[in-house]
Amino acid sequence: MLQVNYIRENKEKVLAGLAKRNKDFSTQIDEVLAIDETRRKTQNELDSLLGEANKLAKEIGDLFKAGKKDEADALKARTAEIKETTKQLELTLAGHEEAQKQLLYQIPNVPFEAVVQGKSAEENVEVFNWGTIPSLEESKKPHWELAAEYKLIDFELGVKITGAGFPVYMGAGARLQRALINFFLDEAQKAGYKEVTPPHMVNEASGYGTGQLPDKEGQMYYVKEDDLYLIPTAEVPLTNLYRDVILKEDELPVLMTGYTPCFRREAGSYGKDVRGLNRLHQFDKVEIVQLAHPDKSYDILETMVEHVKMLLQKLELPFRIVRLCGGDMGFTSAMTYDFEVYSAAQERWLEVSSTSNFETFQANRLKCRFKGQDGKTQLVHTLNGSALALPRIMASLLENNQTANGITIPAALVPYMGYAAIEKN
RNA sequence: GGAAAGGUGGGUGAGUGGCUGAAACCAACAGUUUGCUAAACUGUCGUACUGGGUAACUGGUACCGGGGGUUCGAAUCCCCCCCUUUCCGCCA
Repeated sequence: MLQVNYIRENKEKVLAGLAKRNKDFSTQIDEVLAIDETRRKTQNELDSLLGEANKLAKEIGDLFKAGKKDEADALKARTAEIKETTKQLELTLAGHEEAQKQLLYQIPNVPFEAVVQGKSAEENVEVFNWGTIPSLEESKKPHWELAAEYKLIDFELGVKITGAGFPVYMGAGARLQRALINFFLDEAQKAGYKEVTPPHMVNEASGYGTGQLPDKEGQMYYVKEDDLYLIPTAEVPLTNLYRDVILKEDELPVLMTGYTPCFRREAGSYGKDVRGLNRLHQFDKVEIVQLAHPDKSYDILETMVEHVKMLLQKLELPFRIVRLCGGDMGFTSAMTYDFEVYSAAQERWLEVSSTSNFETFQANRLKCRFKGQDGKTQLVHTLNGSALALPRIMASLLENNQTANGITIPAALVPYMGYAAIEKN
């Protein structure tokens, strides 16, 4: 959520930035500023009346003690009058505050200066690419066929016990999952991220803290009986660890990593995009999260990008990095890099990581702040990235590394797997 | 699921109607002292909204789990809700 004060003082800058999302927000901005003005006016009125009432209450108390009941009673008339008015004002003020909040919820983050204007994914900017796309034989197979052939993943069994989008990993498939998780966590730890194993369900306040609520209400699994949400990403519990926290400046940056399953309803997505491991309701992911000083957050974003780069290079997967254009960026992000690996049998790029700087957008809802040397508190910048999401990594590993004799395991994973190739059994 | 106790500032914890935005202690920060460390001493030390001021700073309002009520006046009294802890039951 943007800060009203910031909008008030930087209206032109905000509007220019939002325009990169290829949508006009001038109406919303004007409405917010208008309501902000009346809100402040109402507050001033209310505050001065309450101040008067406080003063009167003291006087009445003193008069009672002095035994001057008549004079005290005379003053009471005025307090009764004030009370009537303040009651009304309190209601209107609450109304204004609520209206303002609702409006702010509808305004996305302001894109960073490096972000280009654009409508959709076509206008994203490729900033890096690495590796060579393997030329496979004519007999190349997509990962869902390989998964069946090598008995790595059973999609039908998943349907039987749960439903579509809930695959069952078995044997070497299960082992490969565990190997990837451990590899990613170990690398994150080496890079200085503190490992956290959080709950896989969160309460409503946490959903609001990172912005899943109210924007993406229908995308999370919800357990009605206990009023809890299954996490769509470790970002939610990890970042919320610091909800309502005021850090000391020298505690920044905070680096956290966590492995969790992720649950997404993915309401409304069908077609070839959802085939095999491409889109699931439950998948595993290792996430990296940082809370940063505002002056350093973009440097930190680059280090996170480097980290993810390194992971993909160690896995020997061809990939590219794109900087999302305004129109393709998530609601809460100020700048996002997407990582896409090439899946050689499907012959398409698959998104495996999204690494973003949210600046103060999340921190404002989270109320995550730090106290600077000057004693003033200000909002931190929050950042996070997938490092990495497993299913599409698995898909491209299987597809790209298929040979007539089996599936080759990249050197970095061999210590975790215990062998260099998955063979048919 | 049943029963009991309790929710106060970073922590412990006092506070049963006005002198309490809140004692005391601890922690933290700054300073004095010191060869260094420690100790001691002095001072500072909640958050949000809002007004004035370039700023340093300063005025006002709100907040003692959340919401409502009583009262001129509520952390303190009343009602509802939420949460936590402990015991019992069940169970990995």
